[in-house]
Formats: sequence, C-alpha cells, structure tokens
Amino acid sequence: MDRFVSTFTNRIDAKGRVSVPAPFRAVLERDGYADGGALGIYCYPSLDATALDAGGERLARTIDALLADLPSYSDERDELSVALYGDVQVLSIDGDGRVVLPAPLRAHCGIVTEVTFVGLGQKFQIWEPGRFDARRLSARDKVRETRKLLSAVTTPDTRPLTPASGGGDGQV
Amino acid sequence: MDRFVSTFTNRIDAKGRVSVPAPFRAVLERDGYADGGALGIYCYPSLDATALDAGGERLARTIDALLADLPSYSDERDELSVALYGDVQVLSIDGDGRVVLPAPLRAHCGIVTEVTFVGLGQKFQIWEPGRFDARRLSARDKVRETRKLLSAVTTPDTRPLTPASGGGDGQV
DNA sequence: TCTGATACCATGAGATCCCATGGTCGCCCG
DNA sequence: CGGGCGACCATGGGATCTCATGGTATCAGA
Repeated sequence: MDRFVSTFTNRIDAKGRVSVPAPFRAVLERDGYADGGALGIYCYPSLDATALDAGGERLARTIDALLADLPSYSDERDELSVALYGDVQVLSIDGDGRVVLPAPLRAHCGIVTEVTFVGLGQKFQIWEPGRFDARRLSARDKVRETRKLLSAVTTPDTRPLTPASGGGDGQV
Repeated sequence: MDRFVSTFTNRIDAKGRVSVPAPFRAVLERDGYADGGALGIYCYPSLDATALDAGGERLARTIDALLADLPSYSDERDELSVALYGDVQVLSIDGDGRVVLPAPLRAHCGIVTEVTFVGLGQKFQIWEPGRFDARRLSARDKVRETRKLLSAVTTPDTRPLTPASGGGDGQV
C-alpha cells in the first residue's frame, strides 16, 4: 500500500495556489480519483490542531464507513455528517499539480505565504511551517516521555507503540 | 461513488430562486434524473432539524428501501410514509442551475435572503446560514466526543509508520 | 386582462486552464 | 572523474471559461 510520507514545504502564490508535492500526487493517483474523473484531494480543518487534514478517495471511503453504521434518518447521523462531510472541501488538482487553498482554510491554520505538507500514512496534513515546527518539537519530547513510561511500566495499556506516532491517530 | 460534500452559501432572489452549487449539480447529474428528464431534486423538511433534506434519485430509492422493510399496512409504515413522502417536493432545476424554494419550505427553516447548502454524503441539507452555524459547532463537538468511540470501532488495519511525523494527532 | 410562474438573456467576478521560466537532480558521455 | 545534457518539478503570469446573480420576456391559468 502506498502511503504519504515525509514533509515538504511549498510556496503559495497570489491566487492561493500551492503545488502538491509530487510524491503525494503519485500516491493520490493510485488511490483513486476524488473529483469526478480528475485528480483531487479531500481536505478539512483538523479537529484538534491548527492544521488541515487531507487525503484521497480512500479517506472519503473511511468516512463513509463511519457513517454507514449509523441508522438512516437519525438525527445523530445527520449531525455527524455535518461535521464529517460538511466541513470537507474537494480541492481539485490542476494540470500542473497544484490546488487552490481557499481563504477560510488558510485562515484556520494561519497560512500566509508557505505551506508544509506532512505525510501521515493514509492521509497527510497541511500546516503553516512555523506552527508545524513547534508542533514537531513538542511531539518529539512527548514521544520520549511516553517511551520511558512504556518501558517502565510492564503493561502498556491500550495501544501499541508506534515509533513515530504520538497517539492513536490515523483514521478519520 | 459521488458524494455531496462541503458547504456553500448562496443568495436568494425576489422570486425565491437560488443557485444549486455547481458541484452538487454535478453529483445529481450522475445520480439520475429526479424530474422526468430534466434535472431536479427531492426536497422535504427535516424531521429533527430546522432545515430541509434534499437529494436526487438515490435519496428517493433510499426512502423506498426504508419503507420496504416495514410490514405492509402497518400503522408504522403508514405514519412513516406520510412523514417521508407527504411533504416531499420535487424542485426542478432550470437552465441556469437554480431552483425555486417555495414559501412554506422557506418558512420551515427561517430562510430569508441567504441559504446554506450542506453536503452530507448521500444527501444534502438546506439551512438558514445563521442557524447552520450553531448546528455546525455542536456537530463538531459531537464528533470530538464520539471520536474515541469511533476510532475504537473502525480502526481498520493500517497503522502505518510515519517517520517524519512527530504529531500523533490529527484524526478527524 | 391580470397574475403567477417559467424560460431566456446579460454581466461581473472568480476560478480554471495553458504556457513560460528557473532551478535541481540524476544520468550519460566524454 | 568531470562536465554537460535532459527530465522533473515548483512557481509565476496571462487568457479563458464557469458560475452565481440580476433582469426581461413569454406563457398559462384565472
């Protein structure tokens, strides 16, 4: 399976366009087409970070799967759908491999002139470079602490240790 | 599969016309024709929310399927039929991609000059922008609450290793 | 004839596409 | 081993087209 891996920082132009890193585009192409025939990415504000979450068709299917379990015509389902689909934007990738980041999404992460793409395996995130730096540092510390904790205590509670990941993240 | 995704706010004119967002129209076109050859949408007041539910042919078939499960001539089925079919209107889309929202439907959601279209995957909803804002916030909170539950249930497989990422955050 | 509704037309702003440029990396040939 | 050639990729700008929105004309029913 192809994954989104490593980080790239690209410049945003006056029209709000950014090049999606070529390796990410390659993954998206295998992943399916998110924009009715053309290549595109699903993108939405992260719930607990000042960043955007993004991915391809597979990400969308994950959301489908979440909602499929809930009964049709329940208010609960509608409400979750609002958050899961209502906040999502489909950014279509143009012939040059770029997407337009709409102003509201940029505002959510404080993006001005540069954006950092961060591979997270199944999906990737979009950050303002400065904020991501800070995040990265604090996350490293956290991972170290956690590791000590885990090795000290014999029973790792809930979740398997994944070296680079600080928490149980990963699917929508 | 095509989904209704993201939100759009459009202006309503003196005749009660609104443009259906172009991406939604694209989905409807693939979805089938709801108005005997011309493009149209099924639309009815939401059961639980001050909004309208709307969709194309697929939505209609979903309702059919729902009713088919209930025993014929049962009270429950009759009630549900009335609730689901009784208030349904077929709004036909004109050559410019607009529909006319009848006054009763507008009244149900408190719509005056602007309407917000919210993609919910299989269907979409029509809101008065102000009321939708509130709904959106509560929906986001709800997802936050439900998230652990969801990820516990739905974690497929794939916890890919993400070398470059420090942040173990960022799911939905 | 009057009224309400539907279809047709016009326009401006925003988004999309296409082409051009510069820089970097890898490869091949000298 | 070094130099040069070519491909790929990020970036900028200009032209074109789509879309939302307002207005006018046409039609049917009352």
